[in-house]
Amino acid sequence: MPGQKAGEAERREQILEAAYKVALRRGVEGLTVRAVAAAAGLSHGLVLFHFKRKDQLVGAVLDRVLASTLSLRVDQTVDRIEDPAERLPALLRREVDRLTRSGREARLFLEYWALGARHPALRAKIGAALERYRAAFGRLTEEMLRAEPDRLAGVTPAGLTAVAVSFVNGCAVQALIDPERFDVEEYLAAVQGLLESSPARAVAKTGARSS
Amino acid sequence: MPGQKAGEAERREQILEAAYKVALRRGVEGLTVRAVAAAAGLSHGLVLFHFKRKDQLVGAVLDRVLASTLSLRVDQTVDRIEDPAERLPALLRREVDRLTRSGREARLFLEYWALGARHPALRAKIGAALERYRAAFGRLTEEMLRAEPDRLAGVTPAGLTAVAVSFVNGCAVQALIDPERFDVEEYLAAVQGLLESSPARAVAKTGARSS
DNA sequence: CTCTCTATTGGACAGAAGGTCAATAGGAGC
DNA sequence: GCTCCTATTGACCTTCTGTCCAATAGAGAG
Repeated sequence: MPGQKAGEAERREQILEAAYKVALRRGVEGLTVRAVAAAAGLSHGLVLFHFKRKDQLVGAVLDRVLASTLSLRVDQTVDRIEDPAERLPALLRREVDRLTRSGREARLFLEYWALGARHPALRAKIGAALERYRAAFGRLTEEMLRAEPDRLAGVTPAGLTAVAVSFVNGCAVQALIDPERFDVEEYLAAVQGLLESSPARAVAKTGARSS
Repeated sequence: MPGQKAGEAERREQILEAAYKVALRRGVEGLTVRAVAAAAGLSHGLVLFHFKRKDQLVGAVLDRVLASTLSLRVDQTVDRIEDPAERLPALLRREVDRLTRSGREARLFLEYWALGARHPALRAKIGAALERYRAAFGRLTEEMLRAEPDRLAGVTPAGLTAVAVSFVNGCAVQALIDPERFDVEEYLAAVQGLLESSPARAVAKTGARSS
């Protein structure tokens, strides 16, 4: 009764794709071997033939989740901004937009994060991705602090980076739990205000704009 | 074969207490009717006699979790600080300390938050608690913005409140996933720096201290 | 065409889960 | 002491899970 055969790589990819879809729709809780098999149009036995244990499947799906939610690619439109103190808020806005727009991915990401708190294997993956994410942010925060050493005295690049991650993270998480009461624009305005709070800066900026 | 009887209220309390302990140790996933019954030294049938469905038990435990993690009581030591711009960072520090110290509670809280993204009943509870939490913060942020209307122009109280919640939330969440790489003190310093970033403020503060 | 290898299937199994329910005993009221 | 109510128990059911595995068919090598 076996069906059509396929190469190792393609089958794995097919199963993973199905698993990712299932996880998006039904959550990690609904990510069962049988559900994945059904979504892929395969038998559940085959899923366990390619992924020896369920953990491996869950872990592989996490890789996808991290790639789509916790990977930072600094866009050209952001990178072209010359003022370091404006570049960071711009990037934050981009990230917040991205995450709040893709609610299902963010929701799944949060589920995995919670799961990671209990499962070391998952935690390690998330931790590694988080470090890469911070590193990508770190470039911008360092430049920003170097550009104005006197303002934000005592603030380290690592500290500011962690706060920036909190901005993104915290926004996505709050927007997830009560989408109607949470105003993203208001939130972003507050973030921007904090990052550019020096009166001198604000004046210079509005002056440049009005000219 | 029935055992000792007890009043409705006491039994419920006993079961809830056991359920909370189980959830802290084994997570929401491990919060099963039978595990709770075992922890309470009762039969699983009795647990379902007092909580008709498992959802009700899970919901009741959530109330405890929210009370212990997402409730803000502004301490006297914080409330006595006269400068509004110093009060907020002080409160943030307090909250961050509290959450990072009680890791198990924070972990459980995060699990529930993720669960809330899929279950409307839980989401409603978290949303309500979050609103109360924000309201308690809101008092301080309003005073802070009113004290210095020129600085942080365009920042609304609600926006700043949401950001403050992100500070706390984001810190706890990051500390949860990689406790060794995340430096809480560095993080708090960055937050404080952002909130007091005006050079005039910094000078005034150190001046006042040295005098 | 035949042989061999293995990807594939589907059945079987054990365990754990939530939920139901008849039987029973603890305890209050009389 | 008797009665009645109900809190309590434990057996039972169904469903769903991960995991194992014997049987089978697809496909490439010879």
